[in-house]
Amino acid sequence: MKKIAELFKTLSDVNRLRLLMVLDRKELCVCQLMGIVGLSQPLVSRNLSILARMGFLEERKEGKLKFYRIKKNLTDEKNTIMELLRRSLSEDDIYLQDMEAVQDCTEFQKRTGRCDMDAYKKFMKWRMEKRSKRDTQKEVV
Amino acid sequence: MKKIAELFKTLSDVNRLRLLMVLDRKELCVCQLMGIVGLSQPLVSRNLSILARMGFLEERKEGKLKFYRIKKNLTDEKNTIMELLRRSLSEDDIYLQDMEAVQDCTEFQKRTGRCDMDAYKKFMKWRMEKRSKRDTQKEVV
DNA sequence: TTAATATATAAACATATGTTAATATTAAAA
DNA sequence: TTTTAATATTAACATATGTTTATATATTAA
Repeated sequence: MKKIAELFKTLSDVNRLRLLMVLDRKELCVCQLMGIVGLSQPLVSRNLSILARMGFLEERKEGKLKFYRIKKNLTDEKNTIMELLRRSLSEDDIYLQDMEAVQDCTEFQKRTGRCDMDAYKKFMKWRMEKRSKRDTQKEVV
Repeated sequence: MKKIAELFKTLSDVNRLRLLMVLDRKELCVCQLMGIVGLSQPLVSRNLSILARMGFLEERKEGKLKFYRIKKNLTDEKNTIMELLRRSLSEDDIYLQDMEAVQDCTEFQKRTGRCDMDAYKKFMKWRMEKRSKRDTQKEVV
């Protein structure tokens, strides 16, 4: 009983849910995740390790970078939850924003060929500009 | 996103999970629930209202007693979670103990014809004795 | 080996949460 | 109406949690 309660507790934080769903879309490293969800490095790191410890993620090291992704053989329980999340969030604002950011991140990396902290600071800045541009357009309309 | 996080938070407490699963078996009033899960009255009351506020329970008043049960038309989301819980807990120690207590409670009520605080204090005492008897038997075996 | 960089961990803090003890509310019985 | 009993709510407290800042670890490059 305690185990399931803890499973739910793991999923009771918006930042962790965001990371989980972003990784459900694509394997990513910490600095990419920082750029996508816009959270500090320690916060991303901490929440990733909580998700990993709970058995949702697996980790892979590649040089200095550490990649995370959804574990291949999730338990039935966790698979059910993932399906529930995909269904429930399919029209969620934050979720859709994050999915767009994953897309942008992939393109940004293809274009710049870089994957490091500095590149992702630039990526975040670029995204902010992109978003504010869209918002002012909306205001005009 | 925040909504689902809060849904999970609601389920991240063992006492709430116990109450939810007990009520999944049978509609019960607060004093019966106290006897079954062995928690204080304010604690039972509080957790019931949290579950009700989140949309898991519906309430019904009958004289001084207040009965709670699982809401009839749960959302798909919540139904999925209930099914998950039933599956995941089917062999859980605490869950099985609680289910036995529900059974005992029903019998106790049939036998005594009473449903009030005093009766349930006696019920709890009786259950404690029953359990300690069983435990000493196990030791002998 | 040293310097630089990506990630993890620790310390410190504020906030949130669960729990108990005390009190309020509500409905029935006297 | 007054009293009793069931449930709800509040206040107070301890613990847990999320967040930031600072620091440690580990890997690559110089």
